[in-house]
Amino acid sequence: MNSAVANTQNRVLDAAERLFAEQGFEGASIRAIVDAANVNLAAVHYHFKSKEALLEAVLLRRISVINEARLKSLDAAEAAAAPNAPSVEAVVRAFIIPTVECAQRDETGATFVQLMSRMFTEPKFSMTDFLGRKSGDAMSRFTAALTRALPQMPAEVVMWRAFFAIGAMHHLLCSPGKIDLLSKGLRNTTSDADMTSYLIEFSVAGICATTTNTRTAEKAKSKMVQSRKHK
Amino acid sequence: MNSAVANTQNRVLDAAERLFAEQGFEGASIRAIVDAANVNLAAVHYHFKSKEALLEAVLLRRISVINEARLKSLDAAEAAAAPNAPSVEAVVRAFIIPTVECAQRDETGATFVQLMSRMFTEPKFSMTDFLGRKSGDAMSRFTAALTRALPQMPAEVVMWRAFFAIGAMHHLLCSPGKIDLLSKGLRNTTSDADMTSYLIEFSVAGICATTTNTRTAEKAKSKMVQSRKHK
DNA sequence: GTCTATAAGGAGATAGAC
DNA sequence: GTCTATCTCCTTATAGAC
Repeated sequence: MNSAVANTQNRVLDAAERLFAEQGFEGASIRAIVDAANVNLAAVHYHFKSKEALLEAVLLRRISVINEARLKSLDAAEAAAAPNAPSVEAVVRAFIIPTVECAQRDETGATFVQLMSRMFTEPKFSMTDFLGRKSGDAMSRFTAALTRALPQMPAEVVMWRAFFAIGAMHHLLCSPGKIDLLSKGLRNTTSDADMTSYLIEFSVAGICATTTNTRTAEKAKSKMVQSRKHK
Repeated sequence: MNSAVANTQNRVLDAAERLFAEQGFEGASIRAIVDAANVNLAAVHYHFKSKEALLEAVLLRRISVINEARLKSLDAAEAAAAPNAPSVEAVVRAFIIPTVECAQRDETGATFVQLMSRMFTEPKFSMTDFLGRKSGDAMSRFTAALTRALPQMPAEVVMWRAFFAIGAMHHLLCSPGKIDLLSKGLRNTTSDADMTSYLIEFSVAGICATTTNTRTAEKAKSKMVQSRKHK
């Protein structure tokens, strides 16, 4: 087999992953990437066609691994809870832990997750579209599981809360040292395991919050009335 | 007075605000900004010295307004609750609402908040450093208020939860349409007022979560023991 | 598959006329 | 304060030799 090809491609992917994460899509030039990868400038266009296609290749290489781990964990939670629905915490853990573990496993993993978080806000690239194309099915599994775990909660509220939890996760994983805004050095004194616990605690409590808001409560009430009618 | 000067400066600031938000710092060129502002290329360097200084000027123009509103609201909450500490919800509302209101007031406000959220993950610019320099005092007021509202909670846990809440807020405000990842069109069917309620509900519940985690509970316990010793 | 060479254009910054 | 002109450097992308 032509291992030289795979080597060149992987060296480019590794370098692009790091530089896109560190400097952003616009900030990292193809020239910087080929320098870091020790390959020729033209190799990128030969193997990946364009800079944006290279970015998608970088993302695709690892995102499928994370989604597989998420779904495997969700499958296990659903099997363990059967015939009932798994708890919100079980669903949240199944979603969050594979990402956080990837970020905490080694520097490469941290870099990749940082890149993912960054790309959510990156100009000229729609991470939403990308994930919809590549992870749409996994996302549907999780929103369905959350909705089942919270039968009295309006689906709209469930979606927004899941959305907020994802925001909290990406805020944590996107930029090391950002917590220093609140308290200098806090990140350095909190272990990875504690950070993960804090994130899960926060997310589960936020998702399960009792609806004190009038609008939310009204929607929950009308949903209960509807579900009673259907019985 | 030389209103022509102010006009040029403000036209540049307006155009830069929009283009930085839409295309990012790297993605928006000075040339595109001067075209949109209908001013000369050299005007930017004359008035703002460099591209990065222009970005800081754009951020500074509005961030002080938001922080003033935040602190005014926090002052009012503290006065109303005196001599007790204001509730977590009051503190969270004082922090979140001025930002969300800015984002929902008009398109300019939305653009600016989008820019702020974006800059948290922007390469080659440390929003953390910037806010530390420009909003450090306001941040300290809020972390102190939260710590007072949650006397049994370890300060470390309070900080992390506040951090997560900020992440949820920025995830919401940074990129219109991102929610569509979870449910197509959800953003379009949820009113701004409902989104704000959902965000505050989620954040307050997350911050106030009972500590089920072993480590967190241990830290809370040792803090309670310490506070008893001090009495 | 990999390389050199080059096309074709855009970037930030500045000097100096007006 | 505003303009033109320009310096210097970098960008993505591709054609064609090897």
